[in-house]
Amino acid sequence: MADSPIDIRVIAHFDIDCFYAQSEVLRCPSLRGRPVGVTQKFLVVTTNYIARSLGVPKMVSIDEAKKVLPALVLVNGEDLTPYRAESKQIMAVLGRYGVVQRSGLDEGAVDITAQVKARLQCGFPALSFSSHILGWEAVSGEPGNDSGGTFVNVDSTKLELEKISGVDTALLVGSQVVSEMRSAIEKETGFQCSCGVAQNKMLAKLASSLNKPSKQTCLLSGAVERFIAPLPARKIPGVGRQTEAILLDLGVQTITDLKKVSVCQLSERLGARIGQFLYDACRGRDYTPVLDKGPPKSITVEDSFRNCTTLQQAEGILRVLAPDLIKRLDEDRVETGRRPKSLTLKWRVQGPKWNFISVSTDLPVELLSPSLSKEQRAAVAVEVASRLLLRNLGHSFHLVVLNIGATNFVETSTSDPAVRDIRSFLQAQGNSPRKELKVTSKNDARARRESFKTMTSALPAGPTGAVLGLNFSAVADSQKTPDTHIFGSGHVGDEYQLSNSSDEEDGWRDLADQLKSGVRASCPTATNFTQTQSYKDVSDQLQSQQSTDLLHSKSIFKTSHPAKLKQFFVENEDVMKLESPDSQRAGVTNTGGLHFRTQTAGSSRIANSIAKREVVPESTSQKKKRKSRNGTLDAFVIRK
DNA sequence: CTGGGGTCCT
DNA sequence: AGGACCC
Repeated sequence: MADSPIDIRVIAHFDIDCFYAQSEVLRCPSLRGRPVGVTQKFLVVTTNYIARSLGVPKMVSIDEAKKVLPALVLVNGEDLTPYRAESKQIMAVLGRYGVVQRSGLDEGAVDITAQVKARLQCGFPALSFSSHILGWEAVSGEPGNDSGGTFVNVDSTKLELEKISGVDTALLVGSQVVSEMRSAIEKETGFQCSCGVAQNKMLAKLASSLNKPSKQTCLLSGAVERFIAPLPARKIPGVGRQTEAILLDLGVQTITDLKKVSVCQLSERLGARIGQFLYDACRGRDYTPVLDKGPPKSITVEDSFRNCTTLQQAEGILRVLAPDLIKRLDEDRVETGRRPKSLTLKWRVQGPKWNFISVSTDLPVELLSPSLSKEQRAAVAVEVASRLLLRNLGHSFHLVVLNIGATNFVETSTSDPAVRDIRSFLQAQGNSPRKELKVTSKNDARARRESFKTMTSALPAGPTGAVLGLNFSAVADSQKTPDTHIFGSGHVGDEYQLSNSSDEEDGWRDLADQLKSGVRASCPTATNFTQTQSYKDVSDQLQSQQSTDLLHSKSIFKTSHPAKLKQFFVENEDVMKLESPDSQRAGVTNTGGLHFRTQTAGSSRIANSIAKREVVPESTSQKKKRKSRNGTLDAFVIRK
């Protein structure tokens, strides 16, 4: 059954050797050949293999390490930024060979089944790689070595092909693939790694730790049982201290012991899920697929310290952490387009209790607003976190760890990689939206809205920043339908069109249709939509939601859906940030999304600017009519 | 003299 | 919100 070709999987588990230490040596070549340790606070969190050979393991105190090896070179590794960047490079290489499931910065499983199958399509491929292989004797006729596997330089001539099962064939070819992957990683990133090749994630991981550093280990099917049998149950990934203690209580030390316990007994003590998991694991079974978990589900920054007993001290720490968090959230936004909805604060107090206390709250939108500086946004974070601390701890506390982060990421219009790709495409193409932009069914309101978002997302900031103010009231006058929405898009010197409709989404569709049908909009602006409604209502609503940008503008936006409008801004802030020096000179203000005029049309500078752009002020009579209705906005019409 | 992160489950 | 687990 498991040998049916359709069930065969080849999983490779990669583990970068002493990742932080290797990273430091790579970036500072003078460290090469010397014993190196990477420190965080008082701890040497990892050492390179030279240091290990001289008696310094990882996770020892600095004092201890120095005592054992005074020559140990210590590098501070508290800032993970370079490690994150290097990890990303490495994962990208792995990703070329199959789906990658990361775990931490330095590890990952890759499903290389497809690679293997492709190579087996034209018969048994030529092999040439070095590996430790468990179960070697069964495929070669040569004697085997049970402890760490037999080290062999494999070439096809050593194999007794007719003896080899389908699974083992696949694993051997997989080892060839892995050998090439390791070369690619080293060539492209400089990093050496160890790797395990087996039929599933768990076995691959166990195999990968068997031979280090810079070695690969293949676990053939015939060796699985005798390989895992003597291992302590604790070695099973997922069995930690607590589970181990419970198992010991059941008289279980090794995997062999574990095999003798029934699922029922295990489930009784550990719950059905863990019970079943252990039952499978000790038999070498792991059916879980290699899954790309995507971008992180939480982004946090933390620091530990000894002496934090006042709110002022805590704020001092937060002022260090907050800018880091903001920076990482900004990077995440660029990469993924999503935005976090929750802010979390975690801390640990001094004392025997080891655990964290955590609280979360709605993440203030200001934290992500592109119109606020990083410093302003960091200040908001400090403020919120500080209040959270005060509320939960009062004035008397003794913190030793403080962690602030963001979670509950939600997708936005820019989360779709296709959208971001189109945007890059357009930028590369010199701002020319063309047929590549797709418009979906006209009858599906949601699809149209998405389509609009796609369109506007794709619009790059252009050199002239042409702005077509959307003058709802002027055109509405001519239409004699005060509630009409008007949408437009265009560019200086380009053709432009206006459309109106009684529905916002229709308007979006119209814009999308225009772009699709080839209306040349080499630098279209974001458009806007409005509807007549009480200014005060909107103002109040926006104010209550602390939309400082919009209020600051002192201009009027009217919509029957203020919440919707707000939501649109919030979701599209980055898209709407289409702003250029010219647009400012033209008297156009960018308010977190809407381009509109704030000056009276009577200003000659503005008037000239408008005239040059073939955008002319509305007529005095139109203006009067409109002013009698709402009094403030200077509108202008766009004349073809 | 026990980092600075993460995941998932309950 | 906390706990167990992972690196």
